[in-house]
Amino acid sequence: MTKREDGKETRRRLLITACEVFAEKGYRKAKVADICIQAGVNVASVNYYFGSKQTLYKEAWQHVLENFQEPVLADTAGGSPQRRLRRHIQTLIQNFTAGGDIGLFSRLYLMEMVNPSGLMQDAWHEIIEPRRRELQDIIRGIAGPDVGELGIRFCELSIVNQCRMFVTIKNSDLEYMLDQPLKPDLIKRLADHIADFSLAGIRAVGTRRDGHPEAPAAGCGTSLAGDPPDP
Amino acid sequence: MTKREDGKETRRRLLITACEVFAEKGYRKAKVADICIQAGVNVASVNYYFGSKQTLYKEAWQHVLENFQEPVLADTAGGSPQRRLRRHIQTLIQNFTAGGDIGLFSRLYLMEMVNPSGLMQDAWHEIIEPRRRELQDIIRGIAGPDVGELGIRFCELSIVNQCRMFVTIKNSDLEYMLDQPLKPDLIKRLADHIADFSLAGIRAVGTRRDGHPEAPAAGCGTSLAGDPPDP
DNA sequence: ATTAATTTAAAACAGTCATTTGAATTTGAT
DNA sequence: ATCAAATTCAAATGACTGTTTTAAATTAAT
Repeated sequence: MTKREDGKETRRRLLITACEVFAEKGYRKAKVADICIQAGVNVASVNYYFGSKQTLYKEAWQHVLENFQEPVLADTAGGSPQRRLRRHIQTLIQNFTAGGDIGLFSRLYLMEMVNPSGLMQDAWHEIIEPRRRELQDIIRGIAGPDVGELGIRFCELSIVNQCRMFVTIKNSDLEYMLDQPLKPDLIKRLADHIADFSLAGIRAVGTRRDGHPEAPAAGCGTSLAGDPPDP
Repeated sequence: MTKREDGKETRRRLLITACEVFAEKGYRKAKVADICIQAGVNVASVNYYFGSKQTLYKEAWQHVLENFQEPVLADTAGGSPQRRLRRHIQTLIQNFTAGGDIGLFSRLYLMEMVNPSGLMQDAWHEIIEPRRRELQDIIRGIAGPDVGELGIRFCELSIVNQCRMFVTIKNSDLEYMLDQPLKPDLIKRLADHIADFSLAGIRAVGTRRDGHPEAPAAGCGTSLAGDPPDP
């Protein structure tokens, strides 16, 4: 009979705020209370409108995917592979280190990467694959045709993990290791270094004949990664 | 008057087991109950003998430092910088990936690195500094005299963060990215790759004139690192 | 004014763990 | 054998941290 519409507005505010808070803190650390307070609504609203924190998170992702997926792969398309590599690395690092101006999607993506909620596994691959492919193409362009698929992936790992230091190392530790404050200028120089370092690395992989003189035995793989996904 | 000695044995078992469990799970995830069960003693024993979980952890570290600090820097001393670099990387990765046979110290060290308890800050620097210096020396040997201190540290970061992928990326994700199971052989090849890649990277840094043609603006630094230390 | 949709504050609930307690047991000395 | 101190034990106690319910109060549309 009676159809009030004012609830929609609350729901909307909640969803939007959830995007922001989840993007800022990640699924695990974002508290329902945080979101509600920041949205200016009652704690009970989450369950009233979404049933649970989990579904709120999923809906937040969906909302961001539909409305905010800015072109992060962006303008990396033109120019020589070398230039593209440099730009790609810069973009990566920028996403990893940028302050408040970074897009919702990038941060949500990043937080999910750092410690996964385990709720996005379906969509996850579709999201990262285009990015991976682009970097792989760039690497292939530099390494040349003689490098096998595995070599490309090795290089991909080398590069991505250099960039990920901004995510996996605490800022204070990074400053300790570099013995100076992590100002934007320093980040820029580090990005440049990574580009140079990686360019040379890729080229070396491209020119190498296979087979190495020394290769002692290695241990067996054991998982040591971070926190388990939420239940 | 009465001096029972059987308590000493319990305390000893507790301490030893604590070393193992802390080494396996890290401070946060290791539960007092875990340790006690594994040691075959009552839960109350921890507080009876050590007062708290915190002091047990500190004593465990101390015990390991005194008795188990195997020479992890090991035999990296001899040979050309190139060979030393390769061996250093192999050792690092071996420590990061090895299974049950890895030393207590290495794993404890590793766990503290991955998510710090915040209880070891004093001893921490003294522990890692020798390792850092060794790698830096190797890098300097390869890069040559023209590379400044910052360049050396950049290279250090590049290398360490490539090796740290085994710690910062879940094993399953690594396998997904490489599209094959993470067998010891694959780890060995990846270690070789990292050595080659890095060697070329360092050399490139050594030969480069400073100044880069393209360098767009970068974002400002923002902490995105993992869990905060325990209270 | 009625009714269903919202909002609210407070409580309940669910987990996880470290730590305490107080009684029971063992030990070693007398 | 006996006594007291040292040790063990199972169970309880808290102390958190957060999500989800609840039931009553409020509001908007008819």
